[in-house]
Amino acid sequence: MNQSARQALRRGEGTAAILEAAEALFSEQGFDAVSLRQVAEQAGVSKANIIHHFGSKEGLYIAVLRGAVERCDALLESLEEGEPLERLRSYTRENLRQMFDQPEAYRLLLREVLEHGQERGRELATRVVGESFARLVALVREGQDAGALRREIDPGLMAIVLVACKVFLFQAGGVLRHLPGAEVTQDPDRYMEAVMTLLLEGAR
Amino acid sequence: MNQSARQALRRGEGTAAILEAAEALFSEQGFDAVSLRQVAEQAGVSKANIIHHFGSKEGLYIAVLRGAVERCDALLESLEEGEPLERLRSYTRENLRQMFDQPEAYRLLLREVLEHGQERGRELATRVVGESFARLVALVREGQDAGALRREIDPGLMAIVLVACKVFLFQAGGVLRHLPGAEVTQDPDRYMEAVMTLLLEGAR
DNA sequence: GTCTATATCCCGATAGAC
DNA sequence: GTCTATCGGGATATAGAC
Repeated sequence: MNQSARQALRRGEGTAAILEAAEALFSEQGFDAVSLRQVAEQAGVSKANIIHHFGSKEGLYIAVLRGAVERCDALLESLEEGEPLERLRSYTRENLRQMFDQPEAYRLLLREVLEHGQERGRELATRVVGESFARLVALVREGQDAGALRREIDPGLMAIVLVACKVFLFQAGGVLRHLPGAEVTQDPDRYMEAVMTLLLEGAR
Repeated sequence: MNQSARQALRRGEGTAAILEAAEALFSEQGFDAVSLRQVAEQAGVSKANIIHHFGSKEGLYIAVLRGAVERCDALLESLEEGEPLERLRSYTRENLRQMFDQPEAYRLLLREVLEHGQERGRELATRVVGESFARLVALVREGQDAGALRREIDPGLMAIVLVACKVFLFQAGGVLRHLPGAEVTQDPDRYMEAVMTLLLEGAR
């Protein structure tokens, strides 16, 4: 049982302790690899208690997923003022920081995309990632309207490349940092800054 | 039991049928979620037979992983002649096609990076992905030497962004195709072409 | 809301015949 | 090289007391 689970238990919030333990375990190992016994142990409750609160293992997973989505959405609310290009920069930078601040929640969402992206692609697109993606595309469009970005570029593609670079560092950073020539990846801020510069200025 | 597993069995190649079934299952569901019973069923052999050939479930997984790495490496050998920029373009395009041609093998490798990228990062970097990454960086350097790419850009970063965009489409394509504004992602060739153009010309 | 005890099932691995 | 039968353990889920 970890510290904050212990605190939650002391306050009588059994479900909170369970949710926290489950999020950590599911995000690290995936749904199938985690047993209720593990969750119960880490949360400091019994297996039966989990079933009592969430009905089944899948019910617990859905509750955990819902929580992670809400938390990630809430984090993305705040958007600084300023020039479009600078807002795009800060939004992307902040977003990457949030991923590293809340790795469990983001890993869980990414796992969901990887695992069920084919069958539940439409559902995930509309309910989970659609809003924040639309916001990013709108930011790029604002940059075009303000004359800071070329009209010819596809705002959707620009947004995708930005997200791809963020996600890739988050997922593969542990491997990238050991590749000769990939030293930029060792500092997320510097990495994202370099990506933005490359995208804006171009390689040619 | 699928068709090619049936064919392999008919030829007396039990191990081949097992490896093929195991690669499909491991790449779809991950190591822990797959049972020997599933593998045995899909390969048309008994559980005991698998243990007899590979010693344990982990032994089977390692054999599958080794096969996937070898196959992916072999596919990347051939490199067309021509101008550096065109070679970079065709290399990236071909690589993406290969991912979609052999999704099981690539999904398996990506899973390995995501799951064990933290602990085994150095090992994966040197033994699995190091060589092909170095080749990509070298291609970018050649472009710089030929004067087709600016000296200021970091070849490693350029390579990472290219890989990130490839991997992201491969992983999240099922979700991306349903996002308004992300229509480019519906054709891998067109997508990769658009990414290259954006990277070369820049957005500003 | 939390527990213990238990039912039922499936897991990986072994033993040994053919 | 392949099989059947089985062991020991851990999985999810249920029943019912406190």
